[in-house]
Amino acid sequence: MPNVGPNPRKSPMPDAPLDPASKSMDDIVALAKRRGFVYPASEIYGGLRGFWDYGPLGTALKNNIRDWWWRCMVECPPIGPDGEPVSIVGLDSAIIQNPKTWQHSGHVAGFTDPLVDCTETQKRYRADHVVIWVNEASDGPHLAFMENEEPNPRRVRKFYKDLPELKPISFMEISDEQRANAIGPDATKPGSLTEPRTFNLMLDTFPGPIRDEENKAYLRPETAQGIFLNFKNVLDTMRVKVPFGIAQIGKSFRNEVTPRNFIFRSREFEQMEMEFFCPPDDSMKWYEFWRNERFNWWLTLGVAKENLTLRDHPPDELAFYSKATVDVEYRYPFTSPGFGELEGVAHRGSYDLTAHSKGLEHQKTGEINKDSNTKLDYFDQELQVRLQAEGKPKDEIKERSRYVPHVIEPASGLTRAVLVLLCECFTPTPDREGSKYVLSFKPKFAPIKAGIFPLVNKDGMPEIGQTLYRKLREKDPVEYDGQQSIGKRYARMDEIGTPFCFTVDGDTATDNTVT
RNA sequence: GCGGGUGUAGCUCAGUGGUAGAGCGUCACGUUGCCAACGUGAAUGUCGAGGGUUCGAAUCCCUUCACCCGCUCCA
Repeated sequence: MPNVGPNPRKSPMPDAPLDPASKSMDDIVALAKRRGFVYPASEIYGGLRGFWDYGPLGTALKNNIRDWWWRCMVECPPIGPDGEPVSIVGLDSAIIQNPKTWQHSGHVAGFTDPLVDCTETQKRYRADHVVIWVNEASDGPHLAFMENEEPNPRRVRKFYKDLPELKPISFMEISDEQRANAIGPDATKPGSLTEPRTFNLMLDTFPGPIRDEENKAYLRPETAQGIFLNFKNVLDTMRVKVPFGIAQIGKSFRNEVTPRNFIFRSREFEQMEMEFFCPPDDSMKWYEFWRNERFNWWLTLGVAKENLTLRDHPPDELAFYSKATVDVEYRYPFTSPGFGELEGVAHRGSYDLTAHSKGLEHQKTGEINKDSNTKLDYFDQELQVRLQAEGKPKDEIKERSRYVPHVIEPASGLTRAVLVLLCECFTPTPDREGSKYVLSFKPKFAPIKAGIFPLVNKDGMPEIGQTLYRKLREKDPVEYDGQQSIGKRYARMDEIGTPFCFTVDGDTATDNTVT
């Protein structure tokens, strides 16, 4: 193999990381498309909102990030806070599961809201929170108020001379005629309220030949539930002991109201999620551990520290079952100087395993789960032995040794990670000769690891270059390019984030060096 | 879903009722001595889509789709 000689190339990279606000999202989207990273899905038919296709280089970038996450989580997880290697196993569950999964997880109830729009004020209300006070003595108008709100006499007098007898009816139950004469809570004219529309954040589908409600199933809105459903299977087959984790990477689907900001919020996206099961007493220790661990993981992608932040959820923002949640956030060009979500690390308590457990009370609805045949809990033999050694009473040992593990969930978006690297590595170089934009991936994540060029296509340079290329391609994705000028080839590689270029020059044949 | 804006070649755009254009990029051949060189040539368009007005529509009208900004929602 030739030696690498002195590099006359000027580094395109600035000394300090650029403020993301100085990068144009339009430029990034254009580069992503022009160079084969991300295309609009079904573009030749006009595209489809919220869906994107990953091109050859985008797929490579995505796979490289995915593989690194899998390596750091499943194949070679970190050393835990107790000094022991953390144990995490992998899983790949189905996208479509028994729909009861989503009833008990809370997604069917929590993700379905009937909404009503007011065409006069452009406001939107939860339809089941709007009450129409119907004047039964006449055809209207009927005034709408929010529930928990008494009809305000001053507002009523604007429409009636006297204060008439009014009867409250939920907006969900009024007739079309009454709705046509209803005045929205903040409106002045009747007829501005639309029909209530139910909006479910889950996309549905119908496995089997019959399309009816009974056969309705959902595309998973998160990969996490597939992990909870297989908790017992993994426990019974993999010789794992609490604490341990189950990790999964895969597609999820959400019928977002407004897909926005390139691939930041799309309706089909890819998640990298890990559910870490631990004894309830140790849960905060593990939460703190993963909180720091996950933040540091993003630094290993080459993201500048100043563009990342940890945002702890204030109590009023926490899900009711969560003891603590923190978001890893990135300073996207479209959020800068603020930050936008990248990964959530949530302490989910025993919520999910309890929700799917036979005969256990659902922490939200209080209903007993009669659909599940399995109790998702854990018998901690080590704890039993320890309590015995401490001489605890038998009843206490029995009670404490069997428990529903608590869960720490680091959940990040793989497709968001792609976006973060595209944004972070995108560097405008307007004053530079050559490429006007540069992508600066760490070699590990670069789709193409090296370019091999003959300086010119004569004097045996192409032949030496081809030999080198054939050697390198056995191990890594590399490209040979002898077209056009050398500057153009460098520029093309700068734009797709190729970290290394080897140029065979006039000296290679004699002194075995390349540039 | 609502309000505002934008859709013409891979990209950036010109084209206001009369033959579909430019620059860059891509490809081929020639040339080449280290940062998007040069020469010659070539390919590339449902003018976002559908309908209407008109002798004639990229251009005017209606509808629709996608994208961008704001609201709402969210990994």
